[in-house]
Amino acid sequence: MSSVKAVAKEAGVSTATVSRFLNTPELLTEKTRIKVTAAIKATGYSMNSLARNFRRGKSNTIVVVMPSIGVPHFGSVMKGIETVASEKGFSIMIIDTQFNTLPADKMAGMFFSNQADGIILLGSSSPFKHALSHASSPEKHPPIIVSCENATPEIIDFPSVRIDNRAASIAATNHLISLGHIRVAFISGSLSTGVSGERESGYRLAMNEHNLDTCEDLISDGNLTIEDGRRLTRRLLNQNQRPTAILCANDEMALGAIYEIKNYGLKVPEDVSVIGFDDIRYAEISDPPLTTIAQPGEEIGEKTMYQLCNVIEGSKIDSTPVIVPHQLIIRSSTAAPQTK
Amino acid sequence: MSSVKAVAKEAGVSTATVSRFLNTPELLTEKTRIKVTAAIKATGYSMNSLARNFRRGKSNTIVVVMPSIGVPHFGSVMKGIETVASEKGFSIMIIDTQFNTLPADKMAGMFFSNQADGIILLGSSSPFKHALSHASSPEKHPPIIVSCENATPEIIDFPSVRIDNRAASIAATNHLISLGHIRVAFISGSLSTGVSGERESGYRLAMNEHNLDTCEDLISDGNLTIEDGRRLTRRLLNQNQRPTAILCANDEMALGAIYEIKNYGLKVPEDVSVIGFDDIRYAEISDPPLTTIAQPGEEIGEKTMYQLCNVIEGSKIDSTPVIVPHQLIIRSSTAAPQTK
DNA sequence: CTGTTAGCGCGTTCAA
DNA sequence: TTGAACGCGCTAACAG
Repeated sequence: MSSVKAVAKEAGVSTATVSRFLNTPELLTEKTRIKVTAAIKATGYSMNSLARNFRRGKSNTIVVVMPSIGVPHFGSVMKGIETVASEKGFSIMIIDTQFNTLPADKMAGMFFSNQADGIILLGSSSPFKHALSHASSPEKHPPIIVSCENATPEIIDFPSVRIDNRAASIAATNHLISLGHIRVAFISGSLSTGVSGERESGYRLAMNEHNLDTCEDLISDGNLTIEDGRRLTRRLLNQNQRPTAILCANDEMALGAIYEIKNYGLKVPEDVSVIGFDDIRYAEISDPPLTTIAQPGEEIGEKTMYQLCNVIEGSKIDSTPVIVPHQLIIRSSTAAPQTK
Repeated sequence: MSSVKAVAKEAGVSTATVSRFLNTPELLTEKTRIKVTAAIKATGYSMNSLARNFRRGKSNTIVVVMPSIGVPHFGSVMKGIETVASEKGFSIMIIDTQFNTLPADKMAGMFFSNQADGIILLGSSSPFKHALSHASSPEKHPPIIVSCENATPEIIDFPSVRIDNRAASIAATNHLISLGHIRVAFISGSLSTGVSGERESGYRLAMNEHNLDTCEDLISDGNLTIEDGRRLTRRLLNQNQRPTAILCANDEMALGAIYEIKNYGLKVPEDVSVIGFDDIRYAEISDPPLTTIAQPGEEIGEKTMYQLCNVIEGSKIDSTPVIVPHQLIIRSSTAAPQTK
């Protein structure tokens, strides 16, 4: 309620002095500092950050756009983002796109109205196709960093932090091939776009490399959810020639796949091997424990936020992606195919 | 960049008219509206919401304080919160307390500086003990609603939305007892506080009701994480007299428990029954599928946000908790104890 | 229905 | 080292 003016009056100084006390106390006399300190306490003053943000022209807030809260992998990344954000004094505003069902216009406004000093696109891209073209001048939006997402055309110019999804997918596929699998299926989130597209591409590359078939029966498309993992797996199992291994675009799908395979009366990994992506915390305690590609989530989050801070502070950053290392974690959901 | 002033000049009207166009267009002539629309397009105008928020004295932002992003159950609740928030024009700022490791002072500032129009404490409470007492006058913070958390002393005066945790826990415990279990263990997140405390209390009540033992060996304390579910379960299994059933304070702990029991060479539910809380999406695909208490997460989120809106709009709301229904979902992780 | 005027609370000149 | 004065962009109050 009380403002600098009230504090100034109480302390018998000018508002400018109070302002300086708040921002650059080292410029004040010890004596004035004491007076102002007392006055602040006496009046119960607390900053109106609305006014400060307005005056400074920045919000000290960064916006994270993500497909869904409650996804374990993004939880790890957020932890890293938050660590750095809090260190640098930024608050975090989250926009949950509910797996991209949120209309783009809803967001467009906020990005062009000083509400955010920076934006992180966490596993997201599409919301911006519209928003960016909607703006008259492209200079107007705050800095944007892409995290955990591969370059699709609309975001290719932004700096990004991620693993090498194609290489990771090749490693995963090769692991299955080296175990002796011939019929390897791939189930994916939205094919041919972003992360899933890269992972699919890696899968195809590795399969072709070994002259293995990648006919359309083996490749299917869904969302990165348990539900779709289950649905696509059921379809796979009902085919004439079942795959002996399934590579899933993330762990949630893989966990759904394992459930359906067992439910179908088959065994993992004896009848069908399953491999996922992300190494979420549920992967290790799955039955059988899930073989997967681990990503350093927190590290990705931290690097993303550091990148963003750099851009906000004015550094020019080229848009070459920052690649962090992935790691194939071999557990028990993969094994050599059963010889019939 | 361009402001209402520029638009006003371009359109040949006053800034007030531009402002009205933005906020109450129905008060304007069709003709003026057209002129202003054109001018806005011509100048590439976009609102400075920092200025608007400042002028209006509100941020149109609500803050959600939660223990961790990436927890499935809170994800559901957030979905409900977001639905209503977006409908009402609020942005959401999230503070992740990393399971309460975040120092309270870090947050205190923002709650007393107009940065938030309202606050939701989602499964959280403690951060405020300090923050509230720290403020000179208790009137100064924005409205607060508690979601998914039982009244601990420091937050008992705030309105809240949740299930009846004690009744739910009684239902879960009775389910085990009716199956014939005598030695039922309870593993918990931070005992004797909030949700876990209520759940423990329900457990004790049900056990006592049936004259069953609840000695200290059977009750253990941890965080609501997979890790602690595993750790506490291992301890339980190594006791002389093993429990035949374990009631866990949430599903993550329960999933960890199941893993450890199987890992120990025992079977679920034949040797040990396990029951959880929340019905997160991983519960259904667990092996065996997890018996649990389901909470209507989205509904809780929606009701919480509606409550908050009401308070923000000035309604007096009493602090009687809004109780939403829970439901015992019986799957396959519970069964009668094996007769030896 | 529209224009004029004033000021939200702060940070930043410029002088003293 | 401190104070006086101004203005950020917007909206509210009051006239017209």
